[in-house]
Amino acid sequence: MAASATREKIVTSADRLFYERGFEATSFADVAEAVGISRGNFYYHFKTKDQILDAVIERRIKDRHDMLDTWVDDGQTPMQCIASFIGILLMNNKKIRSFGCPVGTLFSELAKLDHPAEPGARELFDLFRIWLRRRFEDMGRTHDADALAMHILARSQGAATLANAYPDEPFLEDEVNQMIAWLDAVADQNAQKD
Amino acid sequence: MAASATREKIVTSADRLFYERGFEATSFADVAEAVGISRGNFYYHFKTKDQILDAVIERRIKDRHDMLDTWVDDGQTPMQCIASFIGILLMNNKKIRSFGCPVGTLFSELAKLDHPAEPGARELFDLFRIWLRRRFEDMGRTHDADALAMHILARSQGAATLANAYPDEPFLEDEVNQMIAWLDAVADQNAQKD
DNA sequence: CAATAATTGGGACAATTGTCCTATTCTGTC
DNA sequence: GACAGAATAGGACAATTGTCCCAATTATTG
Repeated sequence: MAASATREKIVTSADRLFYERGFEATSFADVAEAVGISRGNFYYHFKTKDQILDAVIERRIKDRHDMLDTWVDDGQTPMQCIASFIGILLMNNKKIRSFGCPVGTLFSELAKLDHPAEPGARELFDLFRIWLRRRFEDMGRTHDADALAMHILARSQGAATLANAYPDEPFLEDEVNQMIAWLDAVADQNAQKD
Repeated sequence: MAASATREKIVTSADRLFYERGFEATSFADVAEAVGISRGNFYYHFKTKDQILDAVIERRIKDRHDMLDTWVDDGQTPMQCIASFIGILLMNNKKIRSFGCPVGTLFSELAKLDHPAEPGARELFDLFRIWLRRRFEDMGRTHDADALAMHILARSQGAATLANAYPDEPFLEDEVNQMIAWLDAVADQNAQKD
């Protein structure tokens, strides 16, 4: 098989395992078994475990970047874009209830491990932060766009964490509704000023 | 030294290490070294690593329980109590910026590991949830006390996670102010109804 | 078809892990 | 001061870890 195809399969499996079990708790052998290749072959594609982590983070950044771009390219209004971001929580609610937020939980783990890839994980946060900031700016909130972006980012993180702790309760849906209501209120503030 | 004293020192060191490095990443040897005892002696007090984790969780529950009780016993109003809870974020802001929330990060890790102590970690959330619910009930919000408790819990978790991701920014303080403002608004809703 | 490069499988390597045992030292009581 | 039990130190144990090598196989090219 072409090396690039095998590499892609490794990254895909590692991405899933790092999310479901955590980076530290996932071994070289675990990923190799999930892909269906030998550990020796594995070494041919990735020399160290940290290299896999880097590739997984890169993949996640690309995936999220593409997703965010889609909404903008689809011609959604800035407010619809932000609502779509909030909607991620519902779209992935099953996984989030089981394993939390892929961005937040990875960052937390790497922060504790003092891992060199921590800045890479923070880039994932930055990606959403900057994109959200831009949407709020387009809504006319040039003065507090970043604060609003951080606020909605924090709310999402908190909702994901508690949804993970209480997966059987309809908490996530409630919190999403509150966030949408908050977004409406922000938009109303704008309307009054105009 | 008395066995109970050594045991306490072990739990204290393990508590700190599990918080700063994570449970999985902290080894038997790490804790023993931090306490200043041999691994053999360690085994005399705790037969398995999971037993240490159980003791750490028990300790955390007791500590938080005592802290919450203090505020109520001090004669604070329900609203002051909730404000004190929010104030934890500022009180521990240095640690939170470095390692996140001790409750949330531990739960996330154990959830990923599918660890038997996961319910114990959830108890920590329950402790805060039930205590907060009670305060909101005392404020007269009998109909939505639990939803309000979950909301403030989620906001705290999100604030801690992002403070961990952006430790050098004054985000945590901003978010705390917003949470206090939210609490004031909830109280105002009550006043209007009365 | 031959030869060269790309890809793979199987296993070796030292280090670390959680667990466990035993010999030794300390502590308190008669 | 002798003795019993509590407490400790040091190391053994198999299993697993990340890392690495090398021979065998596959794919590509002339």
